[in-house]
Amino acid sequence: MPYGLGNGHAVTVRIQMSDDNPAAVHRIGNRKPAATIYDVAEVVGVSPSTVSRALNKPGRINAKTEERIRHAAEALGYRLNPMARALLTGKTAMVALLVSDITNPVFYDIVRGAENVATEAGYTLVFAESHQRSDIEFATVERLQPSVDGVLVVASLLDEDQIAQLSETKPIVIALRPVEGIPHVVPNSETGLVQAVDHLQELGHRSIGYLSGPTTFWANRHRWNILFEHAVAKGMSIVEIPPDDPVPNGGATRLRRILASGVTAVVVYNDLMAIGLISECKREGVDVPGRLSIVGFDDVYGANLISPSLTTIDSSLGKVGGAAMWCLLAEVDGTTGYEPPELPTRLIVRESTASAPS
Amino acid sequence: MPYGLGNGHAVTVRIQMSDDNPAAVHRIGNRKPAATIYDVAEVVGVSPSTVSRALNKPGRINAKTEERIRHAAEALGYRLNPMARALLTGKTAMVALLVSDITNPVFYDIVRGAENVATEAGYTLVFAESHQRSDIEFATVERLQPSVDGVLVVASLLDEDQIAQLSETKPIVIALRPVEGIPHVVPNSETGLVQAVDHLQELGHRSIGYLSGPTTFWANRHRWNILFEHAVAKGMSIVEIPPDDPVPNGGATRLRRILASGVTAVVVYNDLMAIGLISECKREGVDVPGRLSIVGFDDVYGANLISPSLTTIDSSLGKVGGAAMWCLLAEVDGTTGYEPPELPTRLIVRESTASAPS
DNA sequence: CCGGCACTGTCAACCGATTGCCTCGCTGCC
DNA sequence: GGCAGCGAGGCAATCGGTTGACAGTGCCGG
Repeated sequence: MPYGLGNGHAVTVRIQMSDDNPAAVHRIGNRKPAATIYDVAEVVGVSPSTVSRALNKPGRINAKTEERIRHAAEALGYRLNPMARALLTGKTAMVALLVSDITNPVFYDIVRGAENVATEAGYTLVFAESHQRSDIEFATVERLQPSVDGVLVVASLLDEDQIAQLSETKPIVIALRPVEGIPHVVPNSETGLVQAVDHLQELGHRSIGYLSGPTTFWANRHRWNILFEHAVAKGMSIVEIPPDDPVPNGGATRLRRILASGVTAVVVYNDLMAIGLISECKREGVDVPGRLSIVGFDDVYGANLISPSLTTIDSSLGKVGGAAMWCLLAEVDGTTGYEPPELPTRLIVRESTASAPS
Repeated sequence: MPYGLGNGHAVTVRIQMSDDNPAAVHRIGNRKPAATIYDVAEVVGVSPSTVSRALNKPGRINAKTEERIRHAAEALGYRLNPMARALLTGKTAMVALLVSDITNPVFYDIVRGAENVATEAGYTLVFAESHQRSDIEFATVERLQPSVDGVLVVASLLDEDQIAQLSETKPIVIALRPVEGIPHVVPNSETGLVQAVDHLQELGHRSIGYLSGPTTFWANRHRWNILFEHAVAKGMSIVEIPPDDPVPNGGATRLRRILASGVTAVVVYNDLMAIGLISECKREGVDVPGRLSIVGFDDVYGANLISPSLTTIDSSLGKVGGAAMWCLLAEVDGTTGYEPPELPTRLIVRESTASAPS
């Protein structure tokens, strides 16, 4: 039906609004206002405070009265108004989750893990994206803070001072990056990277490369450092190939450099770049893993779909998200002593790694 | 650290609380309470209502006073408390987005499109998952409604009565499913499916299959109907292969039936199942597209990664999410006459389709 | 018979912002 | 000189729920 009928409805509404109840102005589009504890109180014949207590402090009110109140509330379809409660108590039962880039599959599992935990704990999740920009990230946290009890930021781009400043207002937890003095949840990259180096060495590789991610990312520097130290300790030669954007195309553009460097295997900052690199190899006729072995990082959705499927390091992102959310909720509740679990990473060997060419 | 230390802290807190400011009880963990308009008013020496007006009704207040108020607000780090405003105005500037399954990449683009629009319009996004269960979906919408101005449900599993009931409380918009009397945004599946049938016919296929999705899904029935009518009109034979779960494994388990049916090409309910089917074909040594051509639906992330890459139907999910959010915001604002754009689907030919075996 | 206590329920203040209505003072015009 | 008109700002009610203080009732033991 086109809008003729819609306008008809609008007229009807206006006629309804002409009654002498000024609250009717809120009732746009024939929607009825929600029932309040005052409505319930009136029906049952008690005071609003009694209704509040009956619903929230079991036992505080006579069992029979409580039962009558519950019935009436049910009948009226009463729902507590979280805003009203929040105004007085200062607790909104909402937490914010901020990721830098929704398009990055790395975050999917984290979001899922965090959402499950938040829901389980009775918290509502507010979701926002910072579009990889630290200024937007800061402004978004500031904007969201009054509405939520705490903020979980994944892979924050803020500097430590900014994080500390935000932390003065409401609890904040950082995932995927350690920050001094701020609760954070970070998987142990070392276990998986060590396995990767060992794996490559066993396959006969002597010279490996690291295709870098953005140099401003803590995770990138961290991975390089571990890789470097361990490769050197193992007597392998290692080079860092400077980064492009941490997306598939950013992997693809670096293929020529990688080949020119003479390495036989490359560990890539993340799976997205690794996937782009594999695609480019196929396009250019470079044999993977015959000519070049490739190891990714994160084991994102899609890593096992591509051909050859990607050998990568699983960083159990779902658990990271869940643990970070538990950590945040502990902060929010003032619970002391929540210790996030150790989250080791581990190598998942698939088809993109094989013996070094002789 | 166990609870001994925790109690020690509690004592400290209690000592702090012994000052004569009762508000100190709110200041848990040395976090300072947010500044209010009362604080600003006191600093400037005006009444709170003046502060409110200065900040929200430009021109209502003397320009110099307004300037002083803005300065003081800035200096105090004042942020408006959305709860307080919401309580009075009934507008929370938040909208809920409910998807049935975060793990399904179909929803990624939709979430992204919706998030961008919501942010652009100054709305905060509340995010929840219904875990593919209609009871959870209903309860979640009910739970969220008091906190938000409207709800966007993607691929709702509710029946029309339930949706209508929820719609009585707050605006609700459904994406990916048409519901009588409720605003909805659904791409036009027909354009893409017709192209797919034509494409397969041009390749010489005469007998095609449709690997079905869950029979309760509107989209599944809809796609079958279009496919059926068009294939018949084109003089092709077509069979429906009953569904398993709409996930990769649900595609894999149906390979034997598909082969047994004698079809040379199969259109699959969604990309996830198609991806599973391709994987299974590789595992079983079935040549794709030599023996069997496969067409997916949605063009999700990953469809172009798998080998052979998947011929599929792009349903521009990002635009669906964006349009649905605009639609919802129009409802929320009471703006009449928002007309969601026509969203045609279109075939994307990749490697998984080829000439029919002779 | 009375003090004390447990049990139920009410009162009223409060959270922070918004807004209709009012007041005060000044200007300008008849 | 008187009064309308206007600009600037204050007062107080309001949104819905929570909570400390308190009142009324009934019951108990001493």
